[in-house]
Amino acid sequence: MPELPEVEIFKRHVDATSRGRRVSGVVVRDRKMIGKLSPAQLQARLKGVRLAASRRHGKYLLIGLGKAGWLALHFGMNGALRHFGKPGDDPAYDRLRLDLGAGHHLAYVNPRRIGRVALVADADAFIADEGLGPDALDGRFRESDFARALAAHRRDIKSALMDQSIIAGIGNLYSDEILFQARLHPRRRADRLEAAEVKRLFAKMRRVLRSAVRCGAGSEQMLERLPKDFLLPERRRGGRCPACGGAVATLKLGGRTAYYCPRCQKPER
DNA sequence: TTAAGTGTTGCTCT
DNA sequence: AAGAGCAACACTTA
Repeated sequence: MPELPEVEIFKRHVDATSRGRRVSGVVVRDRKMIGKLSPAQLQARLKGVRLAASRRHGKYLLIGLGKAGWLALHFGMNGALRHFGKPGDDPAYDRLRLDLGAGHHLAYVNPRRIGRVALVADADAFIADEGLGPDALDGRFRESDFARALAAHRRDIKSALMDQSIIAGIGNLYSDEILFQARLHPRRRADRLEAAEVKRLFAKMRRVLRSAVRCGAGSEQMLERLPKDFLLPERRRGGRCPACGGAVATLKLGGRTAYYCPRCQKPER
């Protein structure tokens, strides 16, 4: 689930429920998620610290802790962040819990335990160290940057869109939607797109990601709320293209399944 | 029961 | 050297 739109929703959730609060307790329920840090170390460094800021870069959420640095969260395949009131309302698969004072708890949930929580000194340095490209929704990321980045890769466009070092934030689901909206076949080569196609792709990338955030990415209701021309609700076996009514097809790319409409998204001649 | 799945990393091969 | 392909990670659900 967590691609850029879902992580953006987590960020807003933190802002609405937890930002400004101080950490009164830290419960590590799964050491695996905190890497080299020991639970005692994490506890010592977080206790008493204020959740002062939040940032998102691609699929990472960064929570600013003032002088204590930043908490960097990655959600893997199906992680999430949930605020709750009573300690007893602890969600299932809660791997790390921050107690934030009377009636406020923030849980990092991750059923499959793919993902991680790290404590880092500087957010920008972390982003650079991870080798992340520009965030897909960052206003400073221009179409000309996008065009230059794609031209540098002799690779299929779907893999390029999902490569976090080229653009940060897009995964399997949203890359399918973006390519569908841009009417581009997932196997088109990134460096062979025409200028008009790159322009279209850039605009659709923004529209798709913004729409997903607006419709409450990750929620049950998102599929019903999405614009009617979106492929996402039909992204399944037996799905029908919202544009032409034809059968949705799949192909394998780098071990992932791409869903697309073979009629609306033609391969390169 | 088997397989597939929203992500990333690391390895091999070309 | 870039890029493709695959396994591994861990666990749930169809």
